[in-house]
Amino acid sequence: MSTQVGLSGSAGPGDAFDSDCPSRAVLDHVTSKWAVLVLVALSRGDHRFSALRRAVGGVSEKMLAQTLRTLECDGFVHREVAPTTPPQVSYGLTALGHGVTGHLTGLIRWIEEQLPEVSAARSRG
Amino acid sequence: MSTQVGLSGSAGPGDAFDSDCPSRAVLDHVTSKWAVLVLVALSRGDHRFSALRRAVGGVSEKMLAQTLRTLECDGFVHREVAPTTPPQVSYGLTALGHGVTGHLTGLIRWIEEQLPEVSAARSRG
DNA sequence: GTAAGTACGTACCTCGAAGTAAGTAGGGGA
DNA sequence: TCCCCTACTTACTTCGAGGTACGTACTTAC
Repeated sequence: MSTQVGLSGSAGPGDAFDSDCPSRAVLDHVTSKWAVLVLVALSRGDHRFSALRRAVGGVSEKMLAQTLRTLECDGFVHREVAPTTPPQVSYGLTALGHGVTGHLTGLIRWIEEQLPEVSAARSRG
Repeated sequence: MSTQVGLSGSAGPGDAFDSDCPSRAVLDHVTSKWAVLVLVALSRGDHRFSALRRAVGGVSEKMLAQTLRTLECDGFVHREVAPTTPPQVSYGLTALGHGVTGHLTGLIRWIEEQLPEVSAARSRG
């Protein structure tokens, strides 16, 4: 008997430890190389495409567009187009987006603060 | 004049938005596909190699060993070998490991709970 | 006239992340 | 006797994430 009741399907919360659970895909999207930084950047306020690209150091236009599309599809980011010439597109977080990003900002801040400890551990190990 | 003072080098906390900052590497390690699940699994207590492999659904032996080595190198995981035959190796979190994992468990729990919302958004988008 | 910016889409290519499979060395069970 | 279990390592292979580069349609600036 397992101590865990595995309800597969749409009922109940997901189980990220189950390789078939759709939460795995969401986890992969959210923790992907650029998504973390994009989400945290957007938590500081709405950004235009180019502003976002400047904020997230090292991201290519292709990957930024791709990351934004994925996050928009998952409902974390909303896209707003102003009908000017040229069209000005601005990105921001949805309510769902603010939810995940809360955890991510905490994570990033922790890493930035504990970086000396990690570097020390790495040079030891 | 930029509004941001960029102190590169070892002084002060890192800046994950700078592509040259070493915190990027740590972020990539911690948010990698398997590291998230391994860390959260270990937060529930020490695990042997095979137990860990069973806990984290879908991970191969190679990737588990590789992930554990990276996390051990960064000082998040400690490895303990019991001098029995065959040697029993057990893995657990260090103090540093408990620090990051706090944020990760929050993230995973949030995703598992909000999965219906995300799925709904995805089918809409 | 030319260059640069805005907001992407698309094509091409590379390199490494990750999967598969097998080897290792000792011990215990069928 | 032979296979399985533990805890990995190594070799081979694949596939896709991600980089580079260019196109687009329009505007502003020099």
